Amino acid sequence: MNYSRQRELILETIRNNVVHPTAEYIHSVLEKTHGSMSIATLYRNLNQLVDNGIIKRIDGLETSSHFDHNTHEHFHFMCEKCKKVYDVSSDVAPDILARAEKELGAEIHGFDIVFRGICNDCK
Amino acid sequence: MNYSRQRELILETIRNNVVHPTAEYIHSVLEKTHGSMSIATLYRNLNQLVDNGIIKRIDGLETSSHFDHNTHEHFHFMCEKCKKVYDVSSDVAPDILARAEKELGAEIHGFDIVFRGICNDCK
DNA sequence: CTATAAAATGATAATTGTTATCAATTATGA
DNA sequence: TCATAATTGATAACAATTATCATTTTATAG
Repeated sequence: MNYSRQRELILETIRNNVVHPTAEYIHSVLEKTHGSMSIATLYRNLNQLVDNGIIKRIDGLETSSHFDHNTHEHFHFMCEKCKKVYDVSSDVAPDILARAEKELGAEIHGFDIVFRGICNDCK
Repeated sequence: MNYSRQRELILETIRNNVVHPTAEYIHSVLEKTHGSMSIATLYRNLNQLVDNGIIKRIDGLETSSHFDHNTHEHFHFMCEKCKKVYDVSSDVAPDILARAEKELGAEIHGFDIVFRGICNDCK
């Protein structure tokens, strides 16, 4: 990666924000402080920063929503190769809801855990 | 909710699929077995089924990706009211990666936990 | 049974978040 | 300083999803 002023600004904006900003939010912050940046440049640099492990993208199952008829507590694993989604029993993280509520002091309504990797079949 | 044949078909498709289908996938399955259904009807019914707790939507932080400069293991909480994203320490789920790998027999490259609810400030 | 009101449908336009294209500009290092 | 690779901005394209609205279905009170 060569140096670029724009990338520096983007990284700085992410580092200076306690919240975990969206591309949209970063764009609006930069607009106010340093004038407008091309939206393409922004997305391009975010992807590069993620690819180089400098920042992390937080998200679940890629672009589109997946649906599950099993509404009981359990988690998911998506194979990066075949894109299949497997169930993971809630035993892998016992008491997780209570622990998180205690730490945050928040009222938790729900949560999802999504693991990503290579499934048994694809290995 | 009144009865509707279309909704019945959608629910049946989700229940008969081991994978956790996307809207796109459900649409293509129904196309083959029962002829085409309007894409609007499909999305409308999926939302209704989720709202009534009959199925669950699996996803992370809503529509757009959020970015995080902290690349160490930790989780997230999003307040449904103010939309702020808070960090949650990885202590709430110790050994979760090893446990999940053991259960699945898979090679896990990463995972996200996203809690949703009302934060301390908004309560 | 009807009549009627509420709910649901399908076609399609619109929206949103993101990526691709491509010509012009900038960074790097021999 | 010149050549090459990387980066930019403007804009078109795309994919997933939602909104609009006229038509059709469903539920139900009389």
